[in-house]
Amino acid sequence: MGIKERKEREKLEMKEIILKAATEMFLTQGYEKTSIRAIASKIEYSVGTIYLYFQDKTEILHYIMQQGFAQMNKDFEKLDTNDDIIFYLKRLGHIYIEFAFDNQEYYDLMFIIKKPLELINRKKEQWGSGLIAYDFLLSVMKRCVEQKRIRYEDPELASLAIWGYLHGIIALHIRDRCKMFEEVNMKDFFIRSFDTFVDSIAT
Amino acid sequence: MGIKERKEREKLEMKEIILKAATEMFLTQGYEKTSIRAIASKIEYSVGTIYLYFQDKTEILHYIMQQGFAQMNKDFEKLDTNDDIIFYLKRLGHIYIEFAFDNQEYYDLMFIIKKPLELINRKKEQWGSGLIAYDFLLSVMKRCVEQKRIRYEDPELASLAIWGYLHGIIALHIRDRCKMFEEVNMKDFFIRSFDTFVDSIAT
DNA sequence: TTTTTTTATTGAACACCGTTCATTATATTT
DNA sequence: AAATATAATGAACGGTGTTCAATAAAAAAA
Repeated sequence: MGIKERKEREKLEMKEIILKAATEMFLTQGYEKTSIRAIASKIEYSVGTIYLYFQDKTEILHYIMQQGFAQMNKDFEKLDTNDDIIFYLKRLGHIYIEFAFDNQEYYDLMFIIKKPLELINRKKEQWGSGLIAYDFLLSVMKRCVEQKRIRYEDPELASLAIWGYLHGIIALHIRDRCKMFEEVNMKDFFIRSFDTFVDSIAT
Repeated sequence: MGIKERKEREKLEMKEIILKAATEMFLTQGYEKTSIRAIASKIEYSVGTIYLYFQDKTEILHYIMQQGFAQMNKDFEKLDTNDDIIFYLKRLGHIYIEFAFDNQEYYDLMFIIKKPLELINRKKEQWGSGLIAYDFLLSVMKRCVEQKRIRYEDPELASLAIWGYLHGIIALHIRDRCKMFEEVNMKDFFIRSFDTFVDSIAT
C-alpha cells in the first residue's frame, strides 16, 4: 500500500519545484514583479496548479522567507565562540551585513516587504526561524551585559540597538535612500560604520 | 488678457484637489491599495482627468513625499538652538520618532516604499527637501564632533549612525518585525532606547 | 480487462490594476 | 454664429491574483 506514500512524496516534490522556481524569480525580479502566471509558465504547468499546492502568493513568500532565515542562521554558525565577546559581536554584524548585501532580495522579503503581516495574522506562531535569529542576538547581548563589556544594562534594549542599527543602514541602502553618501563601496562603509558604533558603546 | 492666468490658477487648483484626495487615501489605505480609479471617483472626475495633471501615479507619490519632508522639516523648527548639543540631538530623535508614529503612512512613503527609485532615475535632483533634512542632521553631528561631545570623529559616519538607528527601529516597527518586544507603548520604548543610545555614544 | 471512482490538472472567467487615446463636451477666439 | 482650441470622458489594452466547472489521468472495483 505504498501509493499513499508515493503520492505524498510527489506532492512534496511538486511543492519543491514550485518553490525553486518562485525563489529564483523572487530573488531576481522581486516579489511584486513576479506573477503567478510567470511561475506557472516557468515550470510548465497551468496557473491553477499552483493553487493546488499553495493557498496563495503570500504562502509561497512565507516559505521563501523561512529559507532565508535558515540561510542566515547557518551563516551565523561560522562565528567562533572563543572570540572576545565584543569582537564576536562585530563579526556577527559583519555576517548580517554580508548576508544583506549578498542576498538583497532575500533581505527585502524577510525584513522590509509589507506582505507578511497579513500572514502573521493568519497563523499565530509564524516567524519560525526568524525568532531563532533574534534569540541568538539576545543571548549575545546578555553575555555583553553580564560581562559589563557594553554601556547597556538591559539586553533587550541592547538587542534593539544593534539590530535596529544594522537594519536601519541596510534598509536605507536597499530602498535607495542613501544617495547622499558618496562612498563607492557601501558594504565596507557599513562594516566600518558598524565597528565604530560597537566601539562607541563598548566599554 | 487674464484668461491664461486664470487657467493656470485653475490647473494648480485641480492639482491641489487631486493631491488632497490622494494624500488622504494614501495615508489611510496605503499607496499600493489606493487606485487611480478610486481617487478619480472620490473627486468625482474620470480616470483620464488625473493623467491630464500628473504623468503617472509615481508623480503623485513624489508630490506627497515632498509634503511629508516639508512637514518633517517644520517639526524640526520646534528645536531650541540654545539647548546643550547632546540634549538637542536627543530632542531631534524624539521629533523624528514622533513624526514616524504620528504619520506612519507618510514615513512609509518617504523612507520605506520601493517606488521612488524609479522616480529618482527619472529626474536627477529629485530628493528636494529630503536632502534638507539630512543636511540639517549632518550639521548637528558636525557640532557634536567639533565640541568633542561624541565618540565619533567623522560627522558623516555619525549621521549615518543616528539616522540608521532611528530608521532601523522605526522601519522594523512599521513593517511589523517587532513582535518579540512585548512593550505596550512602542513609541516610549523607542524614545527610551534612543536616549540610551545617545548617552552611550556621547562623551 | 473493463468499468467506476477518485484524484490531479486545466484555462477561461472574474474583478481588479495603471495607463492610453479616440471621441465628446466645453470654452475661447474669430 | 462659426471655427478653433482646450478639457474631460470612458471604453479598451494588457497586466495582476484568484476561483471553479470541465477535463484528463490514475487508482480501485468489478
